[in-house]
Amino acid sequence: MTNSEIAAVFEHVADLLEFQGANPFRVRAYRNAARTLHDLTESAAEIVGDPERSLTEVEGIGKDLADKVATLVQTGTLPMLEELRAEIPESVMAVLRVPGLGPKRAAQLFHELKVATLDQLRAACESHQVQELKGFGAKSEAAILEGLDIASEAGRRILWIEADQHVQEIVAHMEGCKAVKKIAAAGSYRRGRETIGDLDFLVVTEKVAAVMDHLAQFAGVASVIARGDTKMSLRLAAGVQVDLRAVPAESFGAALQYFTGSKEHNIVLRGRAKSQGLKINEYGVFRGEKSIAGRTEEDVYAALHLPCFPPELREARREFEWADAGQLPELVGVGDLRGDLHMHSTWTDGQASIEEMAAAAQQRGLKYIAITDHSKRVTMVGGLDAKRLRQQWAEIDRLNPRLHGITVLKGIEVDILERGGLDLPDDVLADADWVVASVHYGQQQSREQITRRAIEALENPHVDAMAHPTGRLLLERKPYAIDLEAVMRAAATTASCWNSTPIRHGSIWTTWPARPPRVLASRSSFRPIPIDCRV
DNA sequence: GCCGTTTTCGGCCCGACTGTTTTCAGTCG
Repeated sequence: MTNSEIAAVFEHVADLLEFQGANPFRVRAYRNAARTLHDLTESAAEIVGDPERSLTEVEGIGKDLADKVATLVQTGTLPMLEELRAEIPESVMAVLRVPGLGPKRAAQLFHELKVATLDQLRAACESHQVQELKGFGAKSEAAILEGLDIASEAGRRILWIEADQHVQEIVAHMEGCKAVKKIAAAGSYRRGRETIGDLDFLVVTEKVAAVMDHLAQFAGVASVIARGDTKMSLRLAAGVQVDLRAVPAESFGAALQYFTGSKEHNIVLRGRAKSQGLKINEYGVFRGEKSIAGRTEEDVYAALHLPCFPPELREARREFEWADAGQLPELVGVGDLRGDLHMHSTWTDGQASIEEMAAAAQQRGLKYIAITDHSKRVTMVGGLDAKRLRQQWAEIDRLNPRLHGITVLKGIEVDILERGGLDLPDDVLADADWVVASVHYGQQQSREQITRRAIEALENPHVDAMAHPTGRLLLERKPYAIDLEAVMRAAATTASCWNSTPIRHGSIWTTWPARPPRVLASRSSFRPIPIDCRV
């Protein structure tokens, strides 16, 4: 059983326990363990099988959870989970996803009205049974009905690049409001997560009402969810929730820290503050009643004797451990890129010759590029067969001696065929410097079928990377965790495919986004930032 | 359920907002 599978079981247990109204700290223990196991670089099953070792050496896993992991590894099931499942129907979990319904109220609906599905919930609201319950009222009932309509949209995560478009538009709109002294986007967007759940904005203003009025007038707004003295939540027509928080200038740094998160990072931070006799909230760091920091993030972290973590590291994984050791990793930025490993030329659907590509890449500071035109299966752009590919490589061999300071690698974006297998024979691929495999056809197949094709392709020793159907790369199965150069290569590949929308830079056709993410990887993690699969 | 200890229990982050209350619980981030 893999770490991810064990983590999924613990997450499920946590959901069910929460619904049962279990001790919230017990629920958190399961969620923490799930996250820890998911991120663990070693196999939990192997640790269980090693008589010299114990899973309790992993932070957040005590005797009880270690035993449960052992049970899962040995039997494939967990009696506790089965018992919980027997008590609570699976469909109840969907009720928890309705905005405004948490475990307590969902459990109340289940026990008092036998609401176990979204359809039953709707019926109970429409027959006005819900407003009769203690703690509920007419407004709650109406809110649930509204929540049911957006239950499928709410909770959906969007890609960073989509979030970025909303952020740019909203910031531009808000900058048109005179009352806004300062505005910043926080949350998982600022942390550079691959996917974003909602958008968080902070503003410094002396006229909160005017700022909220202005935001409500943003063209993309569908509805206002809540509006108080300092906080406003609304939903865009695109389905994304936007939270706005107004803070005084002297609290801006504390608020930025707080709303950048992650939640888990903040929990650790608050615990540390507490152990130092301090209190930290979105208004500042306090010793007793006295504020000792808050205007900038640097001040806030410094007050806790911590470095100002780059937002990308604030996930409560290992950043505190690194900071304590004085070894906070340097992050790999776009300026660190030394190569681009996914490029097309006029040999297929590119818009510039190989020589032009090399010159432009060099101008941008790159040391190497790989030309990876399509293979023959992509007939509509004149994909290359073995003969033409070798002709292209001969051209590259003639070009390289004339270049100074940049190397052109001989590559190919080889197609993964509908029936499985690759579009070019192994002996051809063996002569390439860099092979990217891609699925272009047969995308109507089931996810399992496509995954099987992809995995089979990755098992081909000549394949170096894989482009996802959406243009993104799957890198996990490759041994990139070896050296910095490999990370650079992986990061370069990731960046060049960050956005599937081709953008022209001068005469050069590349897949670079207009605004590449600021950070691509952590130098010390020796891995590209994880691909987030929750979309 | 984990963890650390002035070490086997007691604490585990903190505040805003809403709706239903009449002082607060639930939800959310």
